[in-house]
Amino acid sequence: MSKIKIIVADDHQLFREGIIALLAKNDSLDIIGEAASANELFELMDKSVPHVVLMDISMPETNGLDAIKVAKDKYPECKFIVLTMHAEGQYVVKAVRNGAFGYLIKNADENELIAAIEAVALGKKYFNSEISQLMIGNMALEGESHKKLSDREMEVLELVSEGRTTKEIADQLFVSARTVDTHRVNMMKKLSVQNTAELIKKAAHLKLI
Amino acid sequence: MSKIKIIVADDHQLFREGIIALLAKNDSLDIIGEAASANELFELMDKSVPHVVLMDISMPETNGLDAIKVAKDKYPECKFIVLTMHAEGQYVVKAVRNGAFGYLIKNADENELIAAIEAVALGKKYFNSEISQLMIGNMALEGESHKKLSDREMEVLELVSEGRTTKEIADQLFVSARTVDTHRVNMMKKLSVQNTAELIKKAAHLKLI
DNA sequence: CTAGCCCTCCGTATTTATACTGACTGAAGA
DNA sequence: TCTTCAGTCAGTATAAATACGGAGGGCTAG
Repeated sequence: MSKIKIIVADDHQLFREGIIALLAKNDSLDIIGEAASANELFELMDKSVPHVVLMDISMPETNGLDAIKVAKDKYPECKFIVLTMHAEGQYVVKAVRNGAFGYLIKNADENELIAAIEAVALGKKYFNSEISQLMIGNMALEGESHKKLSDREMEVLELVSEGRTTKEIADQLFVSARTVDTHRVNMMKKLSVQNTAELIKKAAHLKLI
Repeated sequence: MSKIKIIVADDHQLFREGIIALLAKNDSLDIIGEAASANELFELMDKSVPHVVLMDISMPETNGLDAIKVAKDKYPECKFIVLTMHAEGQYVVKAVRNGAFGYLIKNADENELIAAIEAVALGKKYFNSEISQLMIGNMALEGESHKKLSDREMEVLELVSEGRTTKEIADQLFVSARTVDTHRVNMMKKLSVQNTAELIKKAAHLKLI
């Protein structure tokens, strides 16, 4: 079998260089490029489509998970492995939904990384049991989870979190205070909380603000 | 000059292995060990004191910055370079205060890493201009920054953020509602915010809750 | 021992938030 | 077309938060 062509996408140069130095020791792997952002990755893929992309989640501009979704549409034959330090169920779930073939935490070891690359290159999925557990845990939560907030609600949420009163927000958004009230109440229902304080806390933890 | 002895402390095995593969190419550097936690680092240092330690901030148990402080006391001649993805002023400031000789973001390149190691091994400090700027920005903030919250205030804050009302909190803490009120108001003053919503937001961002 | 902080508590008045119920429009999608 | 949903608005009533401006006891570090 020919070499597995790989692109490493991560905004941390030292990590990219480290991974490349690590994989360079293996003759069956061929690193054809590296990217510090989703856009750089897209440019590289336009020139030459790799077999496998190692993708970080946290990157400037477009994040890794969204980038997978976009790239999957264009190059369905290319496989993505998420390689991140985020061991959180929500990310795993989103990665799978967006079409990732593998998910590795950065504290995996070299052997596991290579095993994952080889498995994924053959069209198999690679999720070790730790990751699978995270996903299961998160799926269970989803049942009782919140709905998404609308754009307008996010706007109101933002202002509420900045300490504005209902009236101030109403004036600023050119709507009645009742409307702002309704938005706030609807958000509380969606996130299953009792009052504004808890709403802000939950929103902060969900990184909405 | 003899080889510079280095220990890499980072809880992400892949990152450690990557860095080691990268530095192994350089003959003047000698990686004498790797650690996945502060305790592992301490054990290694007890056996053989390196010239330079590359240290991540986020590690299980003791974090990297605290670990530097502890290790500095025991081995004053050993130099620490913080190597992290956190480009935040508060971390830089704390690193400096705890005695770090260098601070690098993980998106530095190989040359900068080696330059930093060599500089630090000679007893020089290595903080590039980007990092220095972060530190300056943070120091400026400190002047106008918040005071710390008392234990009791933290307790109240916790309950407020869980959606409890003043009266509920008062009952739970066996004090009057006025007292709870006062605590809340005092916290708002300390954090310079206008109301509870903003208080919760700020507290969440400061990772108090 | 004094200054400063923490924790506690009080009154009054005003402003806000919350609960409950309900309804209209327009846009997007099944 | 019919449904769904976001966004808008309403009334009434109660609960809660916020703005004022004090005050005393306890503990600690300079």
